[in-house]
Amino acid sequence: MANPKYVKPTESELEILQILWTKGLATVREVHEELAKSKDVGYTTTLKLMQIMHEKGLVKRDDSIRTHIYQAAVNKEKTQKHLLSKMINTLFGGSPTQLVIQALGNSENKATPEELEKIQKLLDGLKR
Amino acid sequence: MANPKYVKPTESELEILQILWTKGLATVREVHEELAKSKDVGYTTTLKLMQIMHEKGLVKRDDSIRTHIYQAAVNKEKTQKHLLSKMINTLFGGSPTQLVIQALGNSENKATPEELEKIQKLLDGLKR
DNA sequence: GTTGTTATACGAAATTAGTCGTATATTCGT
DNA sequence: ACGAATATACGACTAATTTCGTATAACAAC
Repeated sequence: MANPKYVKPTESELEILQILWTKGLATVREVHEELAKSKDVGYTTTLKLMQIMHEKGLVKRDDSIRTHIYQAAVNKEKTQKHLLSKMINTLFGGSPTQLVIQALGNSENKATPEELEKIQKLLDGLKR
Repeated sequence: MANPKYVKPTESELEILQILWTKGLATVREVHEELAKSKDVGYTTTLKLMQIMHEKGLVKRDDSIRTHIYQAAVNKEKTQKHLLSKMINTLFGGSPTQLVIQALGNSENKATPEELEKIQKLLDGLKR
């Protein structure tokens, strides 16, 4: 492809990407074990998913050896930004502020004081 | 249902919910006109979608008159919180702060100075 | 080298989302 | 009262996603 257009990962694909972003390199088995902790799913399902992701260009792999070794082919921050942007538009009327307010007011995932400090610094920078 | 479990709206359903949250009450035609501004879609498609949403309990309607009148049956803030929570977990490793940083650093949807002010106040409140 | 284990490949079923055509009912203007 | 416009109902098609069974190849160990 001359123009490598953006591919939107599905829910399941995101779960796998998360694991790969953390591990860096991983075999299908490793990803599957990790996935199986939170989800009841068969090994071949994970395999198939990762094969499809490879076709889509979401992951790279070294298949020169029998047990293929995978890694993410898409950038974590870029992917986050893309999906966030979409959510801001479709769920928060285009206002990132509204989203931020909801996120910080989230009682389940609390932000630590250190993190709040970090955000404040970021805000100071943005105000100029 | 005795236990009204949470239904996750699809992409298209969210677009419709957004319109209903803004308008309060609306007919299928009104929603469709609004939808058609940003999307090329047939009237019956919108209708069908809204009928399905009714089955799922995402919207309520007054069908005592010929031209049914719809309204959202799910709370906007709760829905936002749900999806945000999910995103924080599946995409930001459970850290709302990471999400906030990405959201504020978003170049497409810029926050206005007034909004930044608002967030700072919120942060001050949270620090205690 | 035979047998058990662990890989990948691949086909295909099951599900869900989104699309719209067509049928039919109601209303409105003349 | 009749034709045009507008409403809902509903079936059906397509595409994408997720699932897994089965085949087959490679490897390990005895």
